[in-house]
Amino acid sequence: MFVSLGGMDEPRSRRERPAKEALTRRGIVAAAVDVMRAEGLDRVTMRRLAKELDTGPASLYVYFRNTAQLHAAVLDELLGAVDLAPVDADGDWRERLEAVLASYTLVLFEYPSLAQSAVTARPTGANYLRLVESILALLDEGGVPPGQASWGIDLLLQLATSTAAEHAGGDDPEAWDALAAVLRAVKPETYPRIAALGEDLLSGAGPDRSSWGIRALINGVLATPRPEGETT
Amino acid sequence: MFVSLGGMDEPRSRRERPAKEALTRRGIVAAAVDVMRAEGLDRVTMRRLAKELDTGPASLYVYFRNTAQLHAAVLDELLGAVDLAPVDADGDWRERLEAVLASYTLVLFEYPSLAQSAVTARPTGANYLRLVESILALLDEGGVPPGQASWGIDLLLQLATSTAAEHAGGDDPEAWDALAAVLRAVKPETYPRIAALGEDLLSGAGPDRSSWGIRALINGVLATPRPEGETT
DNA sequence: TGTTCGTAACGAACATGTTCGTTAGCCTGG
DNA sequence: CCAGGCTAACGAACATGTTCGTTACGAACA
Repeated sequence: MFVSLGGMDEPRSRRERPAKEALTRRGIVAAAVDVMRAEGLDRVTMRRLAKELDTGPASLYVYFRNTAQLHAAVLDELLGAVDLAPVDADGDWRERLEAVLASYTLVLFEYPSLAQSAVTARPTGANYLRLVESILALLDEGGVPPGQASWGIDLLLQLATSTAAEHAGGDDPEAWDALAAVLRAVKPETYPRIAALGEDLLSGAGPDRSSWGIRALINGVLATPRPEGETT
Repeated sequence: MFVSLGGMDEPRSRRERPAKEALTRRGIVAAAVDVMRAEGLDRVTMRRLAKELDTGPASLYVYFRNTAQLHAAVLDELLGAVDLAPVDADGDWRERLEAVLASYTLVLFEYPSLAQSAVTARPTGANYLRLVESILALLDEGGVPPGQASWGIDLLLQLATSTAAEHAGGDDPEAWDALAAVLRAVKPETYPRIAALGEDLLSGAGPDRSSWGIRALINGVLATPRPEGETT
């Protein structure tokens, strides 16, 4: 179930002899998820986890290179909650794809700080792979050419991830308010188009805006051929 | 030139009498850009800046709420380097839009850590607004309906930002290598589509992949009507 | 002029991520 | 069996972001 990180084998604990339970990546992630559920993601610190696992924070770096990598593993665990049922269901492939991506987005919206981290450090575990495989299946069913699907899958997940990550400052609503206030206060002589669009630029809170984005991107991926003679 | 942060006026320094120069947001950003250019973004710490400005790190919090806000201001300063000449040039509006977005992406690629920060804390200064205004002008010229442009502008900038942010772990190439290794090692029985696409999933380093993404999104924004009876 | 209020400046303290060096246990090879 | 090498475990130390409390200055008011 828990795949090894690419190229890196699971470190082998030596705490089997002492009275402490052996450390594992899986155990660390489980502790992180428990703490996160009980106290919130902000409380998932190396020190807090070390305390939970009866060790020192430095020990955790044997198993995870940094907090970003730990966050990626935690997120992969959480992706188990994404509803992939639409993949095998009947119906329009687009709607099912949208449903899967909406479910993914919903999971991420619960943990925007994880999403921000995931922009850089992607999950690499089974749940993530299962999600990728599922989306590829739907794109295939929809007749999306393989080359476009190869790059499109990245865009779709990236869009959802960054959409959720935008709310990472949700702890800090002033950041969003600042942009909103600036957009509202522009001088029409200097920024006529911003002024003309006005509130519409800020509209669409809730699922409407993000599902439109997903739809637009699906349409774009379907309609945009890959360049010929592209370099790799 | 330097607009006030929405709703927040520029704090007024009182260091005019003492032998130290008065602090300003603008001065702090300038110092940050100087340090970043000389020593790299990682060296732009509150302590480093305070030293440069002959003050204490805590003083900087009078002017910026946190490092994210400082990063946003720094990024806005850097956006002065985005080439907006295509906006007023002749030619196909799509190509010119792609050129502007490519230039924006290029700037961000130089500072991926700033891009990651920008996913959450957007710039709110004049350069950012100028960029938004420019892109809106091109979308308008291309006949993109206002409603679609309102939401599309966000997606376009978001895509470029997160694409650049993905390289924030560039300091840590192992993160990317890890995903690549995992994708290469999947069992075809478990993940047949990932296995089938293989290296193509990882291909497209350099501008090909990101410019295709931009093109796909432009096509999608153009082709996807906004929902009717949408909620706000 | 004196007083009051608001706040820029910033040190002290704290929380958190991370590195580096040391120790001890396990495995392998001779 | 013994010696050597590798590395899990983890404390000490350090870097960095941030908060909170104190001080001093300027503006406004009486």
